[in-house]
Amino acid sequence: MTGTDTDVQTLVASLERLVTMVRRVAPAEGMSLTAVSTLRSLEASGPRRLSELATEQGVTQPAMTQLVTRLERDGYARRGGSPDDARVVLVSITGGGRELLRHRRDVRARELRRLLDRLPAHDRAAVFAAVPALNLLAELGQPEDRSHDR
Amino acid sequence: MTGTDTDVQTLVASLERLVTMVRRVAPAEGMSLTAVSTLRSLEASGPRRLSELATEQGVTQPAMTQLVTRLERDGYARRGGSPDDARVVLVSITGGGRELLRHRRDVRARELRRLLDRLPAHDRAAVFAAVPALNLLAELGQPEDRSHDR
DNA sequence: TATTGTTATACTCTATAACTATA
DNA sequence: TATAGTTATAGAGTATAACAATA
Repeated sequence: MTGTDTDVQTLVASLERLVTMVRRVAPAEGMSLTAVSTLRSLEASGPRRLSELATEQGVTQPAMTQLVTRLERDGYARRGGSPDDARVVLVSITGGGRELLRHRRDVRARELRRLLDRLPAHDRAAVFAAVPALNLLAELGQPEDRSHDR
Repeated sequence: MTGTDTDVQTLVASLERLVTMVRRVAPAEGMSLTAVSTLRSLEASGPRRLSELATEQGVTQPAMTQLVTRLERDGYARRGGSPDDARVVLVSITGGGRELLRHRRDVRARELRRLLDRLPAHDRAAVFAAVPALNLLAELGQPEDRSHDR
């Protein structure tokens, strides 16, 4: 089964509604998707260059400058210099930032569990069984390896 | 299998990454998630009250007033009055709005197919097989029936 | 009085263009 | 000259508070 055009269209429709669901379950609480995604990236990979974060998140350098300024002001991240190159800014997550992510995940898990509990056991099992496929899908979003483009 | 806490946490993590993936695959192109979601709602359900749209999208009435103003200005929606109640504004999608949604779906389907084609056939099949479970999950996002709360 | 929607105002978030400092 | 980042400016998108019109 390679997936017909109709399959892909159905998948697109499902994903659209799924994103809407996640938005409802996980209220923004004053943080943009980009802000949270940037923190998650910093948590997972350690200090990063500001320009690197901008590229990764698909925003411009000025947008990332301002986002980091807000994250710093709110105590979720901090700027540091690079010993190698005085032009570079290395951004790191703070304890407060880690705490924020932990709290968000707790809230999401609690809300999601509440919703899942309303499903018949059979359907709930089907959802959990689909997690590996969800991860495959999510992997697709990783930036492609373009090392040989250059 | 009812789903352990770990299962739920894994699902939350998967969904977070999935949302990031969808954001990458489907660039905003100058429209907010709320704007597109509102148009989709209008396409699916016909003319709606402005206040109803605000509640559904989880934004305030002033925010929806301004969003509808922008949608109207760009030719994607129009305002109409209600014959029953002169206070009410009924918002409808236009041909241009429908065309916009159609185009977005085409682009998404094309991009997604391109990404899916990079997966081994077995994994691709697993993704398509998970669609019913995705739909179950998405259903969870529907506002709960609170008719007997009042 | 309550409901529906708008206006006023302020802040976040984003982009493009112009700039500074370092390589 | 090129690169890393910031500043300046403008518009989208959001909220709260105050308002107007209708029920």
